[in-house]
Formats: sequence, C-alpha cells, structure tokens
Amino acid sequence: MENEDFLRSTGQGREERHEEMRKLASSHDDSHQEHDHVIRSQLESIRVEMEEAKEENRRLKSSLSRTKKDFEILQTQYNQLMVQHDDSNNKFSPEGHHQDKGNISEREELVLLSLGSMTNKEEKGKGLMDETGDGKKIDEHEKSSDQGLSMRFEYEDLSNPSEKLEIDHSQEKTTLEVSNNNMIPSENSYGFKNDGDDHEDEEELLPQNLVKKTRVSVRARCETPTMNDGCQWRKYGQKIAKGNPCPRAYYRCTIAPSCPVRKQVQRCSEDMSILISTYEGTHNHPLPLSATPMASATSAAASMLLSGASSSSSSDAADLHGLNFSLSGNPKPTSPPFLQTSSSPSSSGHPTVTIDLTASSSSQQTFLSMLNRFSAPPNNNVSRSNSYPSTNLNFSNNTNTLMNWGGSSGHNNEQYRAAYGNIGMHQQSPYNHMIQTRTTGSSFDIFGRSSSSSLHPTQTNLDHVGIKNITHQVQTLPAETIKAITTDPSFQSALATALSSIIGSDLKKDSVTKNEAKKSP
DNA sequence: CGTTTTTGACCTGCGC
DNA sequence: GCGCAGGTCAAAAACG
Repeated sequence: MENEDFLRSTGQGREERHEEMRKLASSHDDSHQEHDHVIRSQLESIRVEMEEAKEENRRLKSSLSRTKKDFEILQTQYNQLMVQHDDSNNKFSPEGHHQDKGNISEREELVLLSLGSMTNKEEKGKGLMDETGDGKKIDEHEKSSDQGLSMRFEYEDLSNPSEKLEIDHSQEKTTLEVSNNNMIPSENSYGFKNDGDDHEDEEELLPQNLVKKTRVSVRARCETPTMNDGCQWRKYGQKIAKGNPCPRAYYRCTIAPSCPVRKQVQRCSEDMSILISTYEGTHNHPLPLSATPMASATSAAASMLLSGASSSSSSDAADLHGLNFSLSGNPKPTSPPFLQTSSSPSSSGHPTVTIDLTASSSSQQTFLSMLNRFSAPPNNNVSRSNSYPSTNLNFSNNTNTLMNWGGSSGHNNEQYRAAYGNIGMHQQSPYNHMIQTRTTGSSFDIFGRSSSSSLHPTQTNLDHVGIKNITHQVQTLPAETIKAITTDPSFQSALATALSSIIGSDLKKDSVTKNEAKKSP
C-alpha cells in the first residue's frame, strides 16, 4: 500500500514535474524564440551590411584596377619620354650627366624621379585651374611644369622580381595620389582626413586634429610676393609681426568656400629673397593638378612631424649611425638640416615643420647622392653580379621653368623691390642646403654636423660641404632605417618637393647664365 | 559689377 | 587683470 501510494504519489509528482517542466520549457521556448528572433534580425541586418560592404568593395576594386591600368599607361608613356629626354640630355648636357653616372654605378635599382618646377604662369594670368590652356606648342614636360610644381616618382626594379611587390606598392601609392590628383583626400595615404564634409567629427580625432593644427612652413627663394603653389588664395589680413619688418600676409583657400586651409606668407627678415609660406590645415575639396604636389608635400611634412614627434618622445637622445637624433631644450640645432619642425612662439604653439628649399646646386648633388642612398631597396640580399641597377634621377625640367613661384595680381620684381627695398636678390647670399628637422622640444639633425660653408651655386666642391661625411653616414644606415625611410611616402613626397624646387632654382640660374652667355658671346 | 586687396578694429590666447 | 602679439573680421577701396 505504502508502496502503491508512494508510486502513485511519485507518479503524480512526476506528472507535476513534467507539467512544470513543460511550462518552463514553453516559457523558455518563448524567450528563446524571442531571443532567436532578435538574433536573426541582427544577423539579417549584419548580412545586409555585409552585402553593402561587398558591393562597395567590388566598386572600389574595379576603381582601383582602373586606376592601376591608367597608371601603367601613364608610366609607359612617361618612361618613353624619359628615354627621349635622357637622349636629349646626353646631347645637351653631357657634363651633368656624367656626374650622375658616377652615382648610377653604385645604385641598386632604378628610380626615376621626374620633377618639374614652377613657372611664372601665374604672372601671365590666373590660369591655375585652366589646365588645358594654351599648351598646344609645348611638349609633355612643359605641360606638366606649366601647371606649376610637377613631380612624379617612379620606383622601378628591372632586375629583381621579388622586389616588384615593394615597387608596386610604392607605385600604388603614387597612383592613388595621381588618380586623386584633384582630391586632396588622397592624403589618406598619409593618415590624413578622408573628406572635408564633417570637420567637427574629425576634430575629435586626436592625430588628425594634430595634423590640422600642424603647420608646414616652406622656405624658398622667391622674388615675387607670393609663391605659386597652384592653389587659389585670397588675402584676408596683413600684420607686421614682431621681429620682422616685413609684413605677414594671411591667405585662405578660395577654391572651396568652406576650405579650412590657411596660408601665411612672410619674407625672411635676414634674407628678404627668402619667402616663408606657412600652410595650415587640409584641403577638403578637389584641387587643381598644379596644387597637388605642394599640398601633398606639406601634408607629408606634417605627417612626418607627427611620426617624428611620436617616436622621439620615447628617448631623449639617440645616435643612429651617424644620424643625430637629439631631444634638447633648445630646439634650434647647431647645424641647419633639411627639415625642421618646431613649436616656436611665432607659431603660437603650433607644431611647425619647416621645409627649407633655399638650396644650391651642390646641395642638389647632395640630395641626389642622398636620394640614391635612401632609395636603396630594403632587401638587396639577392645576388646580382651582372646587374648594376641604377638610380636614375631624371629632372625633366624645361630650362625655362624657374623657381619663380610667382605671385599674381600683376606683381613683379620691380614692385617687390619697391616694397622691400632694392636688395640684392640674385645670389646675394650663400645658399644653405640643409633641411632642418626640429620637433617640439627636440631636434633631428639628419647630418649630425654643423656647416657654415658658403658655396656659390655652381660650386661643386662636395668635400667642402661635407658630402663625404653625409655619404658615410647614410651608408651606415641600418637596412631597417633605410627601408622605413624609403618606403615612407611622406619622405618621398617631401623630398620630391624639395628636389623640384632646388632643381628649378638651379635651372633658372643655369638658364640665366646661358642667356647671358648668348647675349655676350 | 563681382572679386580681391587693403587696413583699422576687434578678438583671443598667453605671459607677467 | 593688464598688456602684448598673433590672428581674424569687415567695410572701403582697388582691380579687372
């Protein structure tokens, strides 16, 4: 009995438990179904997003492939032009070519660097946007130079397919820049802003914000009141800054009404032939082709400042195989290097990169030498007994292209002289040929030396300016450093800009010399 | 007449 | 808080 009762009770209990479980299960099913439903809907939305992303990806891929094709076509055409130009150079300037050949023998790969320089087109009129203007009679080089500063990088290895990937990589970067030649958002490759539509959002991003506030100062010998950097500027103010009798002019970009880019232009108080243009901000609109190099260069320089500032904070001093990295209280280095970054009181606390383009022809050789070294491919382990891959620097300058980033509005040299006094503007002072690099509270002297040498532009006594020392220092760079430097598009861009101005400057002098020689045989 | 330049006034940040 | 210097605004003038 007790057993039966027990069984019955247990049976009832079992049923009850079953019932409870059924209830639990049903309630669990309900919540589970709800949860499933939520997950499914989320999955569905994610799937939709993925489809959109795929579609976007497909579009980007096709766009990229199109851009690559375009670039290859352009590259082929350009190579042909370079070959033609080399031939003509062999005929007309065997001496300069001879100097190059000395370097070529040591080079590991072929780097074609085509640089044009500013013309004084702007003096003829405001034709910056008119890229299809009156260029009927000019050849391709002239066309490119006619648009202002033109520069291109070609990085080719003819012998080592394994390095082709690297090359393609760099080309791809170049291609992106070229394909976006009217869009400075191409500065993406430098980690800059993507688009200028929503500035407020990007203000919150620290690095970009820093870039925005970073200023790039370009020092160049320019006889006209303003450099023709290809962009359109409107003057909105002028001040006489303390410590400099020359007024500082304030410009803003007028290509787009909402463009945040500002420019300050001021003559150097010590040497009034030097024009200091300080750029701030990033264009948020398509740029004319002629404005792209300068914009890219300044962006690259700003990017370099960023990377330098971040990297230099880790240590107080370093000596990297002859390259003197130092952090000091006095940001002004004892030697005048190439690139200079600083946070001076004059820049109102803005980190400022200074690109010094007041270089001589000897510095051009220095530059070429350095570029050759710096352009060495990162991994040259492959034996190439028979091949002497070369670095061919081809400066496709028309001799008429001057380092005359001429101002607009009918200003001319006479006006300039009237405004600033009739100072000697032609080779009035020795050209320093350094690029200085200063970071906030730190200094980066890429030469690790001081130089107070004064050279005539045509002087090519390399020892005099310590070329041997430089070469040695660069040669002793570790492969990683060389790789990091040479693969940095920022470096290439900034270097190309500096080179182009130097070459343009020297070509101008050469052309002047030639003209004078013609006049007085 | 539209655009650009000039220029004095004003604003802002920083050091004292 | 004050003064200074850098930077910007905006009305007037100049320019094309």
